[in-house]
Amino acid sequence: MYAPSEAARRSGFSLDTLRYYEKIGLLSGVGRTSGGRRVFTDDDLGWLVLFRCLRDTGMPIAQMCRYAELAREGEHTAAERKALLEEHAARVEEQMRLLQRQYDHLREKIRYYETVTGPAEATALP
Amino acid sequence: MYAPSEAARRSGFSLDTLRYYEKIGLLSGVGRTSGGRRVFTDDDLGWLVLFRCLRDTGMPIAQMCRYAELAREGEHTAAERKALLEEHAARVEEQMRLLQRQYDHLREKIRYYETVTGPAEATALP
DNA sequence: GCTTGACCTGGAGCGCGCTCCAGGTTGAAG
DNA sequence: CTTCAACCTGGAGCGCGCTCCAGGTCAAGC
Repeated sequence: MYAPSEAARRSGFSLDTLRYYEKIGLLSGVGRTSGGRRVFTDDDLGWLVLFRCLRDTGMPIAQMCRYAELAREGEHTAAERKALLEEHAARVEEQMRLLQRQYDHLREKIRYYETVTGPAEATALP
Repeated sequence: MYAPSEAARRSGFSLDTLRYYEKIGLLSGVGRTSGGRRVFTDDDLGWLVLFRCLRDTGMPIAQMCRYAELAREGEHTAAERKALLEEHAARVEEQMRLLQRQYDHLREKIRYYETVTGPAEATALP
């Protein structure tokens, strides 16, 4: 059982983001105290950790909603959920390859500056 | 010398984006035909390739503008430009580490689905 | 009992990076 | 000479993912 601020701290999402996720139905069934305050369970935290993972890897919120919805529908959607994650993982792999490639370009550019940063340089560059 | 559509094709930016980059001063000194149409040189293309690299690695446009401005100021800013790229490269490294870590989580999640996707499954998951 | 800070809701607003549109011009091909 | 696709400009609009705000409620500590 975690207070909102604690849930925020542990998940790395802001309070506003937690409320937002609930509002759009991404996070559902979050409990309340008698006074109306949110109470996050370990289960909720598990979801938040997953969302953190998916967001950090660039999944759009709409797709996370789809996943969450499937999970709510029950176990018979497990295969579809798995497929969704696998497709995403493939996109992430592509993303990692691109990032690596462009990182290498960047490093080469920097290396180029190193050859040029003696006295008597000469270039207008990109 | 490239027509706008050719420059777009080669750089991977849309025509609108090329115009936008010029409008905000990121790309400057793009030539025109007598009739007012853009003409991109190999130099311009070089810039676009660099911008592609920086965008793909997540640099904000404001920072690319800063870089371009420095380059326009002349060779005496080379050290500062290099520093800018190095700081960016460091951020990219961090980004790659995070991406890798979350990708591993994702893979583990998928592997978990594999253990569960026999008959007689049992989980409400995240 | 009172204070104070964490929390609530509904809804507006924002920053980014484009993207689209209207209305007009250009220029190569037929 | 006509056509038509590619291009021009200025400016509005958009999709995303939050973030902020007003105005109020709750509850732990003194």
